[in-house]
Amino acid sequence: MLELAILGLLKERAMHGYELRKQLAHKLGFFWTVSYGALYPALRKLEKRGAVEKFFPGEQTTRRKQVYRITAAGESEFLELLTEGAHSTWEEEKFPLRLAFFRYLKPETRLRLLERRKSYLEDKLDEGRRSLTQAKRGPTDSYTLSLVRHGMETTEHDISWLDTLISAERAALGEPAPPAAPSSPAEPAPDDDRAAKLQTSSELQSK
Amino acid sequence: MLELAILGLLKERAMHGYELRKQLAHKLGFFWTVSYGALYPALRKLEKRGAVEKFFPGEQTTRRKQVYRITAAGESEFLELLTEGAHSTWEEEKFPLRLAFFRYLKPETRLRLLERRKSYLEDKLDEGRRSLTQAKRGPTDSYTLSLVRHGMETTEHDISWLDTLISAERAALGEPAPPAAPSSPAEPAPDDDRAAKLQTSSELQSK
DNA sequence: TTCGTCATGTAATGGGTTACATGATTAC
DNA sequence: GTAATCATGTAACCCATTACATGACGAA
Repeated sequence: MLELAILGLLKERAMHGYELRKQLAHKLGFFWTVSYGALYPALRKLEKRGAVEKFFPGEQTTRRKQVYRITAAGESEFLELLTEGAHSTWEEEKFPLRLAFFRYLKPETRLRLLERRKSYLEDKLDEGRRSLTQAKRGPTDSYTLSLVRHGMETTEHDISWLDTLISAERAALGEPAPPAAPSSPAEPAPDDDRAAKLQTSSELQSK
Repeated sequence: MLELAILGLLKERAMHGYELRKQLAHKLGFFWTVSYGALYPALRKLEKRGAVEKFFPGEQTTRRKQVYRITAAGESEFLELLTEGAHSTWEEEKFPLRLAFFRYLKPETRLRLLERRKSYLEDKLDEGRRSLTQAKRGPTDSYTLSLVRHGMETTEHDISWLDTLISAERAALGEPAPPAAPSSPAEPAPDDDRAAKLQTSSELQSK
């Protein structure tokens, strides 16, 4: 998580730790911020591993401004962190961070990740449905119920957002592939923006 | 977080670890699940602290079914975990878990927590606005932009959900206090059965 | 010269997960 | 008698936070 963020930011330009944190704070601060207590150790761990290196090895008598830049090894590690990764808790938690670096990926890879994410969210929705139907037996707590319902609404909103991202990627690939209209694949209609499925409960499901 | 969940579940009835996890999984599994590697150590930590105790100290030659129940000290610790707690990351992260135990709180306390949460989310929205206005300078990454926008929509949705919860609590307190309609505040409606806490005893709160 | 912010770092702690090990019970 | 699931536990690790310490630098 942290390492992905560091590598991604250093990919744009070399920076020192303090600056990294500020960049992170006002680019992705809405989702996430790191403390220095995690940042500096992570930087040196990456350095020892050869993923980043000091930019100015010149002598700072005091320890000011350790500027780091990403190495070739770091670049490939970055791509791994961005695309691989078992599912587990963190891997799905860090999806927003991944998306923030999507511009570094090929459209096909983006599509794959978006659909993996969507299927994860659909599983989560199923979990919610089970929770609700099973709540009908037994004494029902209204707060828990409201909680689950709201969580499911949020998840549905997430899914429809993913759908717009997915169809945007499909369009960029030249394949509109709308689910209900197997018309001629050529000719993307000129006035057809917002073309794809927008809101909740899309019918089709791969898997 | 885990301790709050354990105490809250044991408040309903005595259980052993395995059962605790299953309860958690299908009541709040939509949000959260624990691994046994965290659960069992937490249980014994709570036992050493005196917050829970074995229900059947009878001799199990093997180690089967360590049934625990909550103690008086555990009850008061539960209320602390539920209501106190600095803001920080976890404290705001565990809001759903708190809400799941709202029925154990007085309406005034619920209101206080809901409004604390709302103000936190509003701060987060501000953070998002800053992020957006400041993204207008500099090269704008469309993915990051979409990310922040969607995050803000979600947060707004959360806030309006909180608003319904808040006004439900206000109604239960006899104070409708709508911001635009200062109608007569008296008269708690006699057929108002929902929005009242359901079952599960003990509403009192010390401290 | 003092205060704010830049800048780097460490130690202790928190709050979990993964993987593994062990064995008892139940269902077939 | 064997497989699934019940049931408890440990060891190693992961990824971060909080609190603290240190000191340089610029501006008022």
